Amino acid sequence: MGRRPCCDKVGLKRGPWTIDEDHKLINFILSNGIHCWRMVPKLAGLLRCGKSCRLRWINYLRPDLKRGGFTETEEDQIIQLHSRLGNRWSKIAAHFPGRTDNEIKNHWNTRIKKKMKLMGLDPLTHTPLDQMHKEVTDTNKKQRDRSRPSSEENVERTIKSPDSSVCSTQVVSSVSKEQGNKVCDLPNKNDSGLESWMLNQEKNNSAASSSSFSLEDSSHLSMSDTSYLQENSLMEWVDSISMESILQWDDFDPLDQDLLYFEKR
DNA sequence: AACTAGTACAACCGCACGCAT
DNA sequence: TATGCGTGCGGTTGTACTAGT
Repeated sequence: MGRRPCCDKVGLKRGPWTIDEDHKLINFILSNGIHCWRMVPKLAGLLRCGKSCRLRWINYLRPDLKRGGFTETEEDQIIQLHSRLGNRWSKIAAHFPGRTDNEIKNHWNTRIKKKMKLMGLDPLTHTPLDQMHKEVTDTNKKQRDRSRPSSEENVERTIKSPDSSVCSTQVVSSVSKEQGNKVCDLPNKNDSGLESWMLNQEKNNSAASSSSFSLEDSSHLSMSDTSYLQENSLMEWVDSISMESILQWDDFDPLDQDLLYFEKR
């Protein structure tokens, strides 16, 4: 039996997120937490599917994210973990507080793979490439290999634990998550910590090479212009927040599947 | 300056999983 | 047990950016 798609894509926005959308999503989650991703866009007034909101939050907006490049030590750790876990990026990411599976996966595909090849190692099996070549040319072994599970398949069989390390759905209640020497505090919705946190996020984000701007927002501006503009618009936005204007989960009747943010208002 | 190729990473897609009914 | 739903995960794609020519 076919499944209903996760969201009705008709009329939903796709592609890069705008600052305004980020504002809405952060604002909503910091105020209400997350109980049901599917309803988040509706309640937050976003024309996105819940899946897209979840991804945006987890990979980019989460307050405990650690931005910036990977250190040598981190890369070595990733390589070690990959040799044990295979492409289980979420499991690998669980060892790096503040890093996302997507970030690690991207880094692996763009940098570490090449690094390993340069080191003469096969990124898939972590064995020396010349040894790999011997194995391939050895027809007898080739036949044995066919009936033997790969290292990743082995992992598939041996590692089957429930993943409890993924992003908590009770965001508001989470506090001060320490990541190495850096502490990210999720601000209380009623104090000015939100402002400092947002600014901190912006500083962190500016260390990363790309921004969250959509082309229509910033195509006419230089990077320094956009950073300045983004920071200031964020401050203005934070100043203008009226908590009373935010729809709460309590206002949402889960039985009313057709509820729309704007309809309710 | 213009073009091209390579790189980095945000975002999307489809499937799997766990849970509730 | 079968089914539906929400979410998580991993693979892949799209595109902005950068370096080289």
